[in-house]
Amino acid sequence: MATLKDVARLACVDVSTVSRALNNTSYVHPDTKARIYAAAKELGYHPNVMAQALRQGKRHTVGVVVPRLHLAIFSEILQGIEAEGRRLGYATLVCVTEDDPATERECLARLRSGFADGIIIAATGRNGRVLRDIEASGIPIVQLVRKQEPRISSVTLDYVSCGHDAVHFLYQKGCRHIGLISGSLHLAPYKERKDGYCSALRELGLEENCGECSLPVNSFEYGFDCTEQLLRNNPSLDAIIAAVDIQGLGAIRACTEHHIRIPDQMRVISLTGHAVGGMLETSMTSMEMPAHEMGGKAMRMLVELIETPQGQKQGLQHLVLSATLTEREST
Amino acid sequence: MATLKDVARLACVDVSTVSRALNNTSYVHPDTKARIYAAAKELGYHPNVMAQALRQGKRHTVGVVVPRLHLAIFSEILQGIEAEGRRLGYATLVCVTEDDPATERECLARLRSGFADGIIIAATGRNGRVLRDIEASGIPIVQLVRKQEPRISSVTLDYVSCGHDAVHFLYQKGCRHIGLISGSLHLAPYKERKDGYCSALRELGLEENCGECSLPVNSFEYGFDCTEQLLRNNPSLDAIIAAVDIQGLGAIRACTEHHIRIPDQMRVISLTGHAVGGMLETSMTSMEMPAHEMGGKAMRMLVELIETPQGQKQGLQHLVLSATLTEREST
DNA sequence: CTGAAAGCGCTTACAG
DNA sequence: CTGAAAGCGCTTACAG
Repeated sequence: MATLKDVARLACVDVSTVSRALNNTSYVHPDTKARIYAAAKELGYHPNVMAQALRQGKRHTVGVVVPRLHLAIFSEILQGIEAEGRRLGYATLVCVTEDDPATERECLARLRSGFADGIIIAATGRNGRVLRDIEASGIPIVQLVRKQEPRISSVTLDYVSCGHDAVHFLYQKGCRHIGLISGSLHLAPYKERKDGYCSALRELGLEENCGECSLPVNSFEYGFDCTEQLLRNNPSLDAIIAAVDIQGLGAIRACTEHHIRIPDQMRVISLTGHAVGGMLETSMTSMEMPAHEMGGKAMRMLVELIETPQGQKQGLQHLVLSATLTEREST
Repeated sequence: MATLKDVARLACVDVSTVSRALNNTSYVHPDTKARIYAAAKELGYHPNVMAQALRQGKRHTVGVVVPRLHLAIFSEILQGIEAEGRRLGYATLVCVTEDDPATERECLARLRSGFADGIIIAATGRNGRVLRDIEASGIPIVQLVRKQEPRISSVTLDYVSCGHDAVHFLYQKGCRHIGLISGSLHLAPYKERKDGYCSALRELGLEENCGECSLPVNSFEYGFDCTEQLLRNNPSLDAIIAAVDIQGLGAIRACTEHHIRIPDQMRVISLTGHAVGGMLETSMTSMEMPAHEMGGKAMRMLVELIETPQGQKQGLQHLVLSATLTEREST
């Protein structure tokens, strides 16, 4: 790779002049400039971002930490992050934790040591201390989807309303025995969805019926097993709310196997839609999440934090977006 | 952030000694070492990878360029890449091109200028020249899934066999009018699957029936529209081969809407399975792709290329894996 | 308008 | 066993 020095030699000027010409950072005589451009082109010069980064203290890179990508909303969110990052001149480093706190710690350790100017994270909630340390050391963080630390900025969805509105929607459809498939309640989104579900049940005088099991929460099997559990708990069950689409697929499949017709005998809705709902044999009603937008907003928020001079510290920002109820055949 | 200098000052030694102690790169007196470790710990020292990178000419980062992540096999592949990268001490930078050649060029330009030690790419096939330039400049490249350039190493699937074997499998099931939903034939995987399909048809004396339309190829709608087209072309159609799962979902849905029963009246198989096939109301038979493994292998191949000294140039390597037929209800 | 010099934070021959 | 020095490739005050 050609360096600044090579270009300078070929153009018969000092490296500093080359730098100024190429970055348009101060006036350079047109003739000199032309010579420099020609030399740079001839050598196929590309500045070494590593050196620029070291010098300027910015590497124009953000780290993204997510629990998983495959068959999860995070793949769409990541696309939103990356697209916005590219627009703003930032590269996107990705780490997948499988929701393992140790892996998460490992990822954060690497990111903090000069890999990234800032971090977007959907955290397990087990490394709050590390996160606060990193922020204190000057690397801004934005929480995405999961708001586990109240003192770190975040972009989330109004999960309480999702749970709440889903119950009322099903009630209007005539359902009176509404089950919930949720997930680990130490994760904010699951907790909040359940809160919304419970409060709506109280308003309507209905009884709670929650499914839980020990399988990985973001899975087909989790939805499947919980559905069977909900059915055992209450044979007159007439509606199932799944926390995420993939659980919803499991619920639909379980109903099919039990010869329960959807939506006649059972209505199914997912609280985290990511388009797959519309692609099924019996398409699935869901609260659609503006995933791409959320990713973009998180990236914008983070870049703002990165580029704001240290002096004028900003306050926390907690952005809460809303899901959109998209009615399909399953209700 | 504390620097080497800070640690050196606190431990009353030279920075070089600190570096040697922390990296275990040569013998340091135990007492000195202890003092240095204590100092590093007290200051919460983390080495600046940017500086290490500049000094050593390695940033331990690879760039991954993919057309999309959401609802595509690439999200699973990326997880495989990232996991293996983490194991080998490499960070993963991701770029999503949406199969737009200009975006792809932009991503490559950034990656080549010091962002990455190597590149894994599922390319559009439109920037072959740029790819060869990058390789020539010393940044190794591995093609993944799509082998568009014969002179650049690759990890792919045996797409020809996928197409070929699917036809024979369906023939055995009694199908005689087998349609294919494919994609842009300038992309190697689609082209090869079609070649396999056609050769099997010739062997069996069957007639070709291919669907194509102008929608984005990796989509539900593409599968849906092509299915309707195939049905118009040949009303006695009794099997559909979809290039990817998501097209298969479209095909199943189209059949449902036309009151065609699966598998009694129509058998459906996907040539790029990524687990979602098993989660449907009518589960879908598919050629399952070892996506996670392919990602890991590509990362390993790339790291080997990166870490092999310039002197002993290696030959090209084209790794071709096989898919596994997973039979489910749709056939 | 341009050059010479210092320095970002590290590593690594070279001495001693 | 440890220090002093050079240098990775850049940018940016400081002179002139």
